[in-house]
Amino acid sequence: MKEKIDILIVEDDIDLSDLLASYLISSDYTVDILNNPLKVLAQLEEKSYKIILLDLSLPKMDGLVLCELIRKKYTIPIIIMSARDNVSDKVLGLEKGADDYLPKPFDTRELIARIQVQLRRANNSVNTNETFEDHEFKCDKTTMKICFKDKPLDLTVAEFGVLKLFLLNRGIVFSREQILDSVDGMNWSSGDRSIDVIISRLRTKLNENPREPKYFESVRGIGYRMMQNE
Amino acid sequence: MKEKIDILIVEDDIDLSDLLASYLISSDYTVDILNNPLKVLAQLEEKSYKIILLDLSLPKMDGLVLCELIRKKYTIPIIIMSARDNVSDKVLGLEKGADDYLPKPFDTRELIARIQVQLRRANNSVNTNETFEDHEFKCDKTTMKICFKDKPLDLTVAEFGVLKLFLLNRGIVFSREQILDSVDGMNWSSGDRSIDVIISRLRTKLNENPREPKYFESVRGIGYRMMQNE
DNA sequence: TACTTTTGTAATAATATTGTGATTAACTAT
DNA sequence: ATAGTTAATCACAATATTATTACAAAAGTA
Repeated sequence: MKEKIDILIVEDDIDLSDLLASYLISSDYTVDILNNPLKVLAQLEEKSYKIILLDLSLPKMDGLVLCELIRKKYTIPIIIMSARDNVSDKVLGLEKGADDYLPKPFDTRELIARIQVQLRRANNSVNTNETFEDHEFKCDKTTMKICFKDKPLDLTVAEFGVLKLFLLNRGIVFSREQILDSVDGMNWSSGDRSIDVIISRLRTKLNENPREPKYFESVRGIGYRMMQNE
Repeated sequence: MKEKIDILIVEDDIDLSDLLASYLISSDYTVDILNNPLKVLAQLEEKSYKIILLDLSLPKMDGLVLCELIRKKYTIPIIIMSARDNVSDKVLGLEKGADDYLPKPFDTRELIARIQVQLRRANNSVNTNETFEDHEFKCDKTTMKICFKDKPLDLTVAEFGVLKLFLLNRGIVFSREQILDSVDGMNWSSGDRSIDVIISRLRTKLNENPREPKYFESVRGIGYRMMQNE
């Protein structure tokens, strides 16, 4: 079973986005459509897309600004689709982090081809982005390693996933169910107690005494939170 | 002193290529120009460029064929510049391995911007350099040989490709799919397990015991990583 | 074509990780 | 203080993944 490829369309013109979406779906992609720039940023936190198709004329925020904001946080390929077809717009768009700039109107076959170029490239690219660092922890997704006090931790996938989740969301309480759902390498149907075990194993590796936790705080009846020590 | 970026222009029209070259040189690139497709392939063996600007109308060989040949052997970014401006040509070009397709005539500012996009991406990309050397390994692409502890290893193409990929990208975790995609000499459609077999064979040739790996570390559920021993 | 080499597949043996259940410790509320 | 509830830990079982082997298929050569 081949996994479908998720595309996010950011487009104000509903007719156009619907048309586009149905075309992409028939080419075996899965598609979400948004027209609100602020929602785009929220949505990118929620779900990970393989590529973004970005129209420049949006309500509330200029498409270029959005493009720049996305690029600051993510390496996801962005293709700008815009009616603005002069050189300086193109140059600007590409400089703001877009990977391609396709003037409207375009032939959908060309769009598909350009999408495929981006996917081909992305497949061979090292995602330097999802890396995280603070005083004690250094987490790099490409190497799948987390360093703790400058020493690499020897973690299993499940442990890596849980620690990463907490590092990237310090202070937030996660229920055991949420953890199970959002961590790769954990069986979604496992019992709640398995989380406790993972946490316990992580605590051992971090030399943490659960009675005076520095990192993982258990939230009785709910789950765990990673403490924010500065 | 910042190193200049080498660009190869493949273009039949001397006036145009000269104009382009002078513009690029003034933007601080270094440029070589060729118009003979066969010489291009030879030249790529000689010198490593950061990007190729490829015109499609060439003597002796169709530009698309050349594009395909280059792509089979190299991952270098290719931008097609062509007077053929219909959708099917574009699609074909992109499918044959080009990374961008810029219809003539174009504004040089746009070309520069698109070149920069390609360079930006190439920077985040899997390292595919030709030669590599450290204490234990010495890799030379032209002879397709890798020496290990000063003795040449006897490797097959697939083994060579995998070992080279890992040597040039130490510490980075590659999924089996990524390996399959980015190694020449491996069938893209092979099953995941074929990677395991290659790794196993490499380990034998490096006298590695998988239980205490010095080189290839398996990352459970994902793929492999080559360890960074100093 | 026939021969050689390489690559991929499938089976199974070896191994590591993860989950479970029991037990003990800690906490909460009455 | 005590009963009841929840968390922590341990050891082991269940599960999933990797390693290896032998063989078949494919590719390359003479």
